[in-house]
Amino acid sequence: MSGRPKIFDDGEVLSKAAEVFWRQGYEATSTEDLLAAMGIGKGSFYLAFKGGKKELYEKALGQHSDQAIAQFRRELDAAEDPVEYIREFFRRIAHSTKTRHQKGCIFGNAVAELSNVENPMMKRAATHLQGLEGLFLDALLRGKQKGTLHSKLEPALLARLLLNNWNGLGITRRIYQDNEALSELIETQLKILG
Amino acid sequence: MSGRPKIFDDGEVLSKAAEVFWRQGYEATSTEDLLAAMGIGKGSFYLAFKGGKKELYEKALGQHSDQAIAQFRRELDAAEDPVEYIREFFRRIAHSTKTRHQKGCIFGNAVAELSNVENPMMKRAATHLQGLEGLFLDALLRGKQKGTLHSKLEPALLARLLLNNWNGLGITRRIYQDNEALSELIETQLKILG
DNA sequence: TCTATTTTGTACCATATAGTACAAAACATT
DNA sequence: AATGTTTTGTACTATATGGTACAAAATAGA
Repeated sequence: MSGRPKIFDDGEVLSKAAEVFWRQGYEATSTEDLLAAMGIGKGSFYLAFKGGKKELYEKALGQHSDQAIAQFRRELDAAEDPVEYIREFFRRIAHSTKTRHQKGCIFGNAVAELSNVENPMMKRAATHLQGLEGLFLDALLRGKQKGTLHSKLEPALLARLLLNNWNGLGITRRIYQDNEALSELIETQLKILG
Repeated sequence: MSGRPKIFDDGEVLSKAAEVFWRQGYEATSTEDLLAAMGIGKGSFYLAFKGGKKELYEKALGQHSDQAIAQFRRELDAAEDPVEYIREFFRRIAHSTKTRHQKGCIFGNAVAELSNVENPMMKRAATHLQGLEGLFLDALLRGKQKGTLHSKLEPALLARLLLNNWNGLGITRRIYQDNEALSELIETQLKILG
C-alpha cells in the first residue's frame, strides 16, 4: 500500500518547470531541459505526468496562476487603499532586473505563442489574464466604495484598460529594459485612475 | 552565366513564409511547413537560404517590417490630419476577423517567443517596434505643427504610450475577439491624444 | 522475513526533422 | 549541337527527441 518513496514534491517540480517554460517558452523547451531543471528522471516523470510535456505545462501554469492570484488577493485585502495597491502593482515592474524584464508575462507569452498551435492551452492562459482583470475590477470597486477612485470611467472599462497595459508591458519591458523609461510610462498610464 | 531558371520569386516566398511564421511562431514551424507554404523543394530552398529556417525567418520578418513601415509612411503622408490617421490606425484593429485577431502582432510575437532563446533575432523584431514608435512620434509632431494635437503630454512619451497600447492589443485581441469590446477599449485609450 | 506496492533508473525504440549530396534538368552563349 | 552555368528534385544521412519497457530499489505491513 505504500511502496518506494518519491524523491520529489509535485509542487516544487511544477515551480521549477514553470520557470523553464517562462524563460524559454513551450515549443523551445525540450523534456530533457525540464527533467534537468526538475532533477528527476524519465521513469519518475512519465509516471507522474502521463501526458508528458503538455500535461506538465498545463499543471505548471495552473499552479503558477493559482499562486499569483492568491497572492494578489492576499495583498489586496491587506492594503488600506485598493486603488493605491494597483498603482504599486504596476510600479513594481519598474523595479525589476533585466533578466526579469526579459521574461515578460508568462501568460501573455503563452497566449502569443500558442493561439494557433495549441488553442486549448492558450485559452487557459487567457483565462488567467481574465482573472487578473477581475482582480483589477474588484480593487476598483472597493476603491469606489472607499472613495479613493476618482475616475469617471466605468470600473469594468478601467479594469480592461489596466489589463491591456499589463499585456503591453509584457512586451514593452523587453524592448526598453530601462526602469526610468518604464517608470515614466507606467506613471502616465496610471493617470486614468484619476 | 544564366542556367536553369528559378521557379519562384524571392519576395513572394518570403511573404508566404512570413505568413506561416506569423501564424505558428518560430519554434512551432518546421522547414517542411515552410517548404509546403512556399511551394519549393529542399534543393531550391537551401540554395537560396543557406542559413536554413533561421535565415528565412530573419529575411521574412525583415521584408514584412519594411513593407509595413513603408505603407504606414505612405498613408501618413497622404493623410490630412496625422493625428487622426493614428486614430484610424488603431480603430482598424476593431474591424478585424477572428483569424486576424488570433495572430496578434508578428513582431510582438517574436519578442515574446525569442527573447531568451534567440536574442539577436528578438532584437530585430524589437527594432521594428521602435520604428513604429518613431512613426507615431513623427505623426504626433506633425499634428502639433498643424495644431490637431491637443494633448499636454510630451509627444515622445505619447508615442511610447501608443506603442505600449499596440503591444497590449496584440495580446488582448486574442483574449477578447469581440470587436465591440475592443472598439470601446481603443476609443478610451485614444483619449490621451486629447 | 516475505509479500505487495510504488517509484526509480536505464536501456531501448520509433520517428520526426534538419541538412547534405548529387545527378538530372533547363536555360544562355558560342 | 556543344558547353558552361544555375536551379531543381530526390535520395540519403545523421541525430535529436519523445516516449516505452522493465528490472531493480525502496518502502509498509503481514
